[in-house]
Amino acid sequence: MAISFTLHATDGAARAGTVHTPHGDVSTPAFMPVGTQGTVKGLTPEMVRDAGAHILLGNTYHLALRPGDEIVRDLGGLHTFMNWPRPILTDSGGFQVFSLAGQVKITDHGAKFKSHIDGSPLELTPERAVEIQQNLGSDIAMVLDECPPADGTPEVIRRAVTRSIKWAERCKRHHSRPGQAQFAIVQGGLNLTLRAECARELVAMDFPGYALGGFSVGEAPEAMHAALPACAGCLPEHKPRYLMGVGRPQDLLAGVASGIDMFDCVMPTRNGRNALAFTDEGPVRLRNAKHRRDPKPLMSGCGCYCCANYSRGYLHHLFAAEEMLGPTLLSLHNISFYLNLMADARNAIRAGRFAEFRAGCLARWTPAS
RNA sequence: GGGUAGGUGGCAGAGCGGUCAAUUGCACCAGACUGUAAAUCUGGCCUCUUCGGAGUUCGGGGGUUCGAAUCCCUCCCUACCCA
Repeated sequence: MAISFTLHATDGAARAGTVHTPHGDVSTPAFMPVGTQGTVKGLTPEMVRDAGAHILLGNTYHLALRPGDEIVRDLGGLHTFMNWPRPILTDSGGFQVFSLAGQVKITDHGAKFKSHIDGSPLELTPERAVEIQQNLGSDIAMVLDECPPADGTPEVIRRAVTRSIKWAERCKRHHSRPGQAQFAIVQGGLNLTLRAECARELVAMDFPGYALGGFSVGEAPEAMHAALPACAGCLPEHKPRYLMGVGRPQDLLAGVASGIDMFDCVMPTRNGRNALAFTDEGPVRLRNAKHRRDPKPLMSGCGCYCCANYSRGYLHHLFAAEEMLGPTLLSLHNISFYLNLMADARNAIRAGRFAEFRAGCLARWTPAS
């Protein structure tokens, strides 16, 4: 078994556990910073590690295009290549079917991409997606799926489910790398019947972990929150459950409350680069003029390097001057915030007071004014 | 003293009789960002507005014209050149 999952405690539907991988353990609920192109943008691996990350994401589509999965393999695999000795999960490129929809032709055979870099063709079949991820050498590989937009017609959602199931089967059959686990991805949009059906088929194939895909693709956050408990409930209790691409801090807590174990999202790093910080008082936009003369740290009580050493006024200045340290410091703070949130959630679950913890967070984050 | 070129919204800089409340960039203000084509993008930026418009603007003053940032006169100011 490439990975295993230990469940330590439950609190309602919420779970605290550990995912064991060849590159180390991951405490869950876990947030996984996104390092699409072999780097968490703006941060060194040491900074990401010190912020408390146990596991990172990499991306099949992006790394296959550049530098190429064989180059990564020949340079020692993704862990060595990017100097991250801890666990790595690679996404399959399924999300790019959604985000780069304009340059993708999708058939039952696979997804034909027109490279966003130079226009050259890249065909991602389930088999190719597996090969790429085996070359990258991630601890957890995702099956190739079709991720339809939230406003997709019932036919489109249905087709994505059917296709994702077939592709999962092909991925499983093609997978051969020892030490690498493969997670399946449940689609179905907001249709709970489809979700259940998709989950049932995939669970029958006995993957070591399961993901919920196709969320946060344009639907109202509340609609996702409402669908999560039932969707998570369709997944095996003794295997990790991963909600892909989610989300805001409140979305993570909704996921945890629903029984999700793993999350990833570009939000802390992208928003950090764009001057938005997540704090105990809710989001703070450091570009706003009101911070110009503020000597206070971004978030009092936060132990991250940014909050320990710099004022809001300084951060405001960095963004006004377009200095690269600004995006770096806010990215660092934001992933620290996310990772601390997950650590606090784990403690709350073990203490049997997760609902209380969640309610307290939501109350704090909502602007008082 | 003579000559030349100019004075346009916070700045730079278009416009050179009507389609100009005035292109564009910067600055400024606010917003967005959810398995990263994003250190990106969007909106606002004279005043008031029932968001349909209304009222005052292009150095000052005066004029020509149905109509002027755009033409004429005059004054003030700036830069450069010559004395």
